[in-house]
Amino acid sequence: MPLDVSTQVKDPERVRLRREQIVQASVRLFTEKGFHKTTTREIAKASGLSNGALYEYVQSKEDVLYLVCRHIHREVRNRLASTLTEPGSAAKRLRHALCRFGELVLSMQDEILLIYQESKSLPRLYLHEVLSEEQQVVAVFEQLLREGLADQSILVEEKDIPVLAENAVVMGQMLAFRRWAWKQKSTESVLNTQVNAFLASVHSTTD
Amino acid sequence: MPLDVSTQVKDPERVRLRREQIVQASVRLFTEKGFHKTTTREIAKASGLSNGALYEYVQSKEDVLYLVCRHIHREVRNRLASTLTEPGSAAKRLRHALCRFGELVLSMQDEILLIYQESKSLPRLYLHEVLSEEQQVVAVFEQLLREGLADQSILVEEKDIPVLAENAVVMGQMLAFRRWAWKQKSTESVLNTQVNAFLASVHSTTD
DNA sequence: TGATAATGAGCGGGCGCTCAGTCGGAGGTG
DNA sequence: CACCTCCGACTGAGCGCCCGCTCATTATCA
Repeated sequence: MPLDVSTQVKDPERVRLRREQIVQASVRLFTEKGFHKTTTREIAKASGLSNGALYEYVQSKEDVLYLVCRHIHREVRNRLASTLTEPGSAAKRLRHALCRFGELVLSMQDEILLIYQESKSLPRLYLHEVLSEEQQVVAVFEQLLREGLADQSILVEEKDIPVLAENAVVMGQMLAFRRWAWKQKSTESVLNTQVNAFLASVHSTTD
Repeated sequence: MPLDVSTQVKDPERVRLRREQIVQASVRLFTEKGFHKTTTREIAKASGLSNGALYEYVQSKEDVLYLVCRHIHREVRNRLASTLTEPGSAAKRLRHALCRFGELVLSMQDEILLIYQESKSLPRLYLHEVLSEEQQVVAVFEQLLREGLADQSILVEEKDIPVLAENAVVMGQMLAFRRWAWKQKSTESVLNTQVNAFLASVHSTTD
């Protein structure tokens, strides 16, 4: 249940359109310079709006950050959900989901990094919402792990599952926020290492 | 080779002392409100100095952030180094180092989080230095993994070691930067899960 | 008494945000 | 059709504030 961001403009379609411009421009600016060093004037200009018009669609600079985070999470969730329709054993599906999640992270490196670095600047309410959206991603892997436990294709203790699911997500996200550390390696080979490491950590039995 | 931060004050002992005050106060402030929302006036006041005096020991606000990061890394490195004197097989020493690193992270949660969230605000030169200090921590685990490979107490491919060492560090740091995700669990039990998960991921043979 | 350290009011500038005013077009009227 | 009215969207100069940093001045010592 995403939070509402209030606006002065009546036409909802126009709001959608303008906010799309705002988000698109802001992702670029925040990625390049960070949230704090980007001015609202820059946001307005890059969105093709005047200073005043920007504030017709948003009540504060933090609103913009929230719109950006929500947009990114929405895309992650949509793309992740589309990978869960595969058949096969839980371990197979887990591997598949890990690979896809990794590719997803790689193709959205800047955006993932952005959320990691800037979400702490969100007001409390917005922050909670963003974190709970993140937990929905974690929940996907929790679910897969539980199914693996059920069909015995992975071997872990039930009580460890929340932590292990978190590991799956973070190990994927590392492809974005630690990319500087292995610049000489190909990204696919790192992804492969990560997937295998995670599967080994849950004693998956299909390698 | 830590970078010099320039000062107007001649007496080195006095510089050391005052900067200790500055770092101590800043760690608290940055932890509570973040780097950007902390003003230099607050830093000066909390350090027991005047606005002007602060700038006798530092040339910019970013200098303060660098001093803070350097201080934290120094403590991490010192405490980690003191855990490496144990005897035994590589796998045993690896497990030991992971546990100690985890405890270290738990006891410095705020500081670790601080580096994660704020180091991106450092000027390029400082940032590189901080990142390379981080790599020294990673190098400790690389070393242990290589020794494990040599005495066959772990089973991985040489080419994966850099990535796996990075995993070890990040899985430890998760205790700090994902603490909100498992608030109901005891920290020791999470630590245990993490250590076991990592050892399994490198097929360690001493469990 | 001279060098060094500390003071704190204040400068310059930039920032988030506002608001009096303009524009344009949908709709009403004769 | 010409004309007028009205209202929602948009403009951009500018307000008020605060922040990083400085420097003329004062205090403190050897």
